[in-house]
Amino acid sequence: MASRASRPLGRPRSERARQAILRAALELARERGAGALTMDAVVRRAAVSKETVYRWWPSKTHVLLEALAEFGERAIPIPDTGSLGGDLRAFMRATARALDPPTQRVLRTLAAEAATEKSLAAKVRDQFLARRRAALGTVFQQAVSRGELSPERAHIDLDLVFGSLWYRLIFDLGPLDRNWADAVSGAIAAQHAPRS
Amino acid sequence: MASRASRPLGRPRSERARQAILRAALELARERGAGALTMDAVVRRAAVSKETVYRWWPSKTHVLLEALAEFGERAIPIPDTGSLGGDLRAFMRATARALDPPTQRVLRTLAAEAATEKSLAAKVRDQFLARRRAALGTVFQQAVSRGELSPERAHIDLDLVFGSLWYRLIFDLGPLDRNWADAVSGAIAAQHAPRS
Amino acid sequence: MASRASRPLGRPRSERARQAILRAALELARERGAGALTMDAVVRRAAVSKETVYRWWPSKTHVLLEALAEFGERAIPIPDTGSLGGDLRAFMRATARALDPPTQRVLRTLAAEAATEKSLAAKVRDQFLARRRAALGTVFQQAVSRGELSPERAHIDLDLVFGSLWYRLIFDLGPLDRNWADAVSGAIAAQHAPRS
Amino acid sequence: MASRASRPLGRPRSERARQAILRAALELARERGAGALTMDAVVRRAAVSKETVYRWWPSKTHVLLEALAEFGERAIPIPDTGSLGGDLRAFMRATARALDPPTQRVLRTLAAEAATEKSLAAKVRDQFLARRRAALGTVFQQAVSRGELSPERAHIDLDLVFGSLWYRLIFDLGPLDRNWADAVSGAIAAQHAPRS
DNA sequence: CGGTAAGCGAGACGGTACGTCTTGTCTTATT
DNA sequence: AATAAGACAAGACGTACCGTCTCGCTTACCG
Repeated sequence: MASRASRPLGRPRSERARQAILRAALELARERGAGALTMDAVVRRAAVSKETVYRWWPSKTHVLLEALAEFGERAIPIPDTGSLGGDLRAFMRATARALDPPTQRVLRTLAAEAATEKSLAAKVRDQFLARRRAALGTVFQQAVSRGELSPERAHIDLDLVFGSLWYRLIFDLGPLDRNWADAVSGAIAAQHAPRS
Repeated sequence: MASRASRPLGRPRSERARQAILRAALELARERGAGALTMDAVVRRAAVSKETVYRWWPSKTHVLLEALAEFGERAIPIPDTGSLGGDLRAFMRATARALDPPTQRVLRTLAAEAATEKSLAAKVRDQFLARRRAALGTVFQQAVSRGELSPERAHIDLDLVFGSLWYRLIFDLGPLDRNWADAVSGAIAAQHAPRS
Repeated sequence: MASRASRPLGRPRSERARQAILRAALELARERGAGALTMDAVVRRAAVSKETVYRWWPSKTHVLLEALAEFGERAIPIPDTGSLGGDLRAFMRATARALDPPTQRVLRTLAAEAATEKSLAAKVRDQFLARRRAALGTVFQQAVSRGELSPERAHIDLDLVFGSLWYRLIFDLGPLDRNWADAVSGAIAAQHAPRS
Repeated sequence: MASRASRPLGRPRSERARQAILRAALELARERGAGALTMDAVVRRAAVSKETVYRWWPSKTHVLLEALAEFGERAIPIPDTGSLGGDLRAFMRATARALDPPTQRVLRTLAAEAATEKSLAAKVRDQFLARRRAALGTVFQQAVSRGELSPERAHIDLDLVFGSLWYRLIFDLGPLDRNWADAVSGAIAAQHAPRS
């Protein structure tokens, strides 16, 4: 009989190389932004061969996405203050706090990739945006349960909230700070304010 | 008497070359998107020397922006239906109609450039986004005049509306069609619906 | 035990590319002369990437010199007729025979490079001229052994002989044919003719 | 009747521009050598328009040759010491004295041009080399008159003498100093030494 | 004195080569 | 089988010169 759990033949994949690559990609994106995230730079910093990168990831976008899943996931806690307005403001303030300049550079890098090619857009959407949307979706779901919000509105509101974030980020339209967080949550919550 | 209009010395700039370059850049962006808009490709298609392009524009982004100002200006008419909801829906539907696939490719190209470098973001913001924001701003201004909308809300609503557009566009989150137009305008207008 | 011969790491240099580059450079110089020997032309004809050329040779002069060492080495046989006059005439006639138009174009190309930059002059001197000087030097050495020639004269005579060759070649002063070969060898040998 | 000397119509050629161009070309060749003598550089330094240069000279070689005729002509005096050996040594020493580094750079520039294109070689030959050859030719002629030298030898000796000069110069084979001058004149004179 | 004609500066233009950079593939020996 | 090392083809980058061109202005003469 064969080996117990069908362990693959040959040299096993190097965990050290994998981590070095992910770390290098994330660092480069954080430190210097979209223009500096090149495969050559990743390979250089990770002290790894190009072949190894291309064997496991088809493009730098894939590397960066996995790096974010590995290291970057500072999950935003889902608040429960009892009202949509309160939950939303708490969520947005937490989001704004997370958006320090290195993080902004990473997000801009992702956006540049996504804008360049639809297939990369799909990857970013499914492997990165989805998580953020799910978190905010939960907040909206709580509001639906409380009867504050109709289900059909929740979906478009996701676009409005995250859209304003990316729009300001990509085109450098203004700070993504506490004021911005409050303004956006105020505007969204106003749609659903109880009529007197 | 002074000289008439101080015509600059030397051979005058070739209008033919200028147009060929702008047209080539816009065509390439429309046909094949961000990845195919290279200086070499522009030069090839415009049958122009590289020197001539770099003499007048520092980067392809600048070329594309001028091309849009030259050819792409399909101004969206500013509607006046008497209510914010009506105006907004009309504006968004017209916007959706304008967003055919070639136009979407151009916008994604702009977004890719803007996301890569802040200085390009500034250019895109000031020379392209500004006009669109001004148009929608006028719609909101009319609503302010009618007492339907507070001035401070108008500004954040601009971000929400355009943000949702670019967000869906860049990350390929769904069609930018009439349904989308109605959903967004409905959501925004709901914030300002008269309380009973 | 140590490694066998310390074979360098990585993909080995492509012999095919190397030969194609050298061949292309030599052909271009032979066919069309100094003006046509450009890196772009070499790259085009060799169907090779620019990177590959610049990885191994810092300039076209270096390429051409290696090409000559690889393919162009039609060594001129060192004659031994028993007298300086006879040896010299034989050597010069063989040299004249070798100087067909393509070869002349190659030599003019080398001269153009050498005249442009001292560092290139040094390369040409050490990697190309040296061999020719050594050959004629041997002829003179034989004469010294026979007592026909003083050692100190041999050195300056090298300059006189090759100088007249390059001088005529570069400035297109006349054919480098059998007559020329006989005239030069006659003049040089006359210096050393036994006094009656 | 027509005008007296058939003065051409239109604005007369600017002597100031002509001199500025010639001076700029010569200076650049003297200061920085072959690589730096570009039409653009000449035009820049002469504060003159390209058109003006190309109107009067078809190439930089032509400019440089005329510049040498205008400014550079330090004629080497033709000595008459009573013997070929003496005359030749005097001539060569004067030549060596004239070959300071800037002058060497100019000559290398001429050689680079001549080696690149036969038509330029012809120009250099007829408009520059000819004068030098004529001067040395006169020295040899004197020797022929004195019966020291056969006429048919004079021609090939010209090549040997000047050839050694250019050969050493182009390929940077050694100094062109008094020692060299004496060695060459000694070797040439030895051919014609009276047999005992 | 006004007209005619060439020279001139300024500088834009199409073209081509330069040398560098990045991408994604490949070919080795080693582990 | 995975790795490191690194060569390779492809092709874009931005710069530099080349030689040509198109202007408006200047400087002569000529009638």
